[in-house]
Amino acid sequence: MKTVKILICDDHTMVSQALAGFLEQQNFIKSVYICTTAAETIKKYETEFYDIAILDVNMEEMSGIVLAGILSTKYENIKIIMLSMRSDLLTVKESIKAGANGYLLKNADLSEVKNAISRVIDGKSYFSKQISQALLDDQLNLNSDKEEVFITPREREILLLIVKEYHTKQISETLNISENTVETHRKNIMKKTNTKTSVGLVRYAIERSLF
Amino acid sequence: MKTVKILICDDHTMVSQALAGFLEQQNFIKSVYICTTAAETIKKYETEFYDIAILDVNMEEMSGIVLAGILSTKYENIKIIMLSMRSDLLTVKESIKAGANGYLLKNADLSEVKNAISRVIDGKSYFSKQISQALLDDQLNLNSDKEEVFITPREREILLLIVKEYHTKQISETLNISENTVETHRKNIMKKTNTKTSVGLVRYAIERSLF
DNA sequence: AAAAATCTACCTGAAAACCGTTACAAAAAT
DNA sequence: ATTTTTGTAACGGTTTTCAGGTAGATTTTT
Repeated sequence: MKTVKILICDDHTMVSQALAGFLEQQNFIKSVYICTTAAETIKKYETEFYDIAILDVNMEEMSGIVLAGILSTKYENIKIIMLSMRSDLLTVKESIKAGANGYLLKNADLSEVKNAISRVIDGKSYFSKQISQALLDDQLNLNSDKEEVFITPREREILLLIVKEYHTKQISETLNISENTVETHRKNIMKKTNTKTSVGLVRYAIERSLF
Repeated sequence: MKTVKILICDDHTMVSQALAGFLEQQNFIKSVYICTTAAETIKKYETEFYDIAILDVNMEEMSGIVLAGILSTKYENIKIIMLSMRSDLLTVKESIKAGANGYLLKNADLSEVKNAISRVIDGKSYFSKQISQALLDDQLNLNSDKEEVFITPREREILLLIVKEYHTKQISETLNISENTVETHRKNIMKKTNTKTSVGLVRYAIERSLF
């Protein structure tokens, strides 16, 4: 009963090829097609329909979430499973809004892909354990008072100069403000980002690709 | 002629499992063992030797490059292939310094893994096309002033703790050495890496995927 | 066995970062 | 129009880092 047709879109060819190899061994899967870009995926769907699209969230040219939005509005019967390295809730929520039926973490077990496919084919949804737990906590408002941290524009300027190895004095000269002001900003940023040293600030900035 | 034993270390279980599935189909590969952390890998090697270690560069708890350094100094006959999403030269060079015999990009074709394994088993090296080209360009470039910097094992330990926001005192306690010694190491690292602040050290480490 | 590299440790002094707090003007949001 | 946020600035004091040495013990390499 090889009935299901699957398309995988991930710019990490190596990963999608290996994944395809695994899926092709499953007896309920008819075929697996591999794309490396969103554009390629969109084009492919215009000539051929695939029951399930497995989309990587983090792709170079276009986010998998945007792609999911495009596909889900265009093809009613499509089922979409997102694939991601990170488990931040915001991304998950956006994926759901974009029409995703499932969300898998790359650090989950390979068998989850199989399970997810079975589930979404049956019209259900599938989320990696970590994700479903987080979604639940969020709905029950157990989501610890994690107020969103917003760095102000000026603070960001100063943060970027700190990351550039500028000292307080150099920053004050660059921005034509007092050294005291720079220190105040630094302290405020540290409070907001919950860091205690400049090293922490650098990590914060880099992890969020603020520079 | 199933002779080669392979170990894969990647915190993306899904990827390593799929990759393992592919490799197990190859007739020259005897077995494939999967690890999800650097610690697990180090422990496994203490009880069993694997001819080839395929290591992901960007892992949560410890950089694959640091792991490569540990393994290559401990096991003379080991061959190491790095796996990475990014192709920046600094990271590649750092991998080579750490003892890697190959460097594969995740957006390369799956067959490259097979080729890379054959090559490193024969005592040769293998780099994805994009990488080898960049390395070549770099070598032809008149980058005479850029002598390669070699951080010692101890210095690397200290560097990683600095990046973890540890203060001198905490580092000295962690490693059971004097604060003075830690400062000496820090100064030496700064001289070698041509940086003037801890922030610079963090950038140095991050740019080379050392953490 | 000798030479080189690495790891260890100490010293002094200067510079920079960190901590807690207050305060006011300008700009934005309600 | 008024409350809130943002940007500015200051004070005093503590801790940590940075700079430039010297130097002996232990590994590793040659």
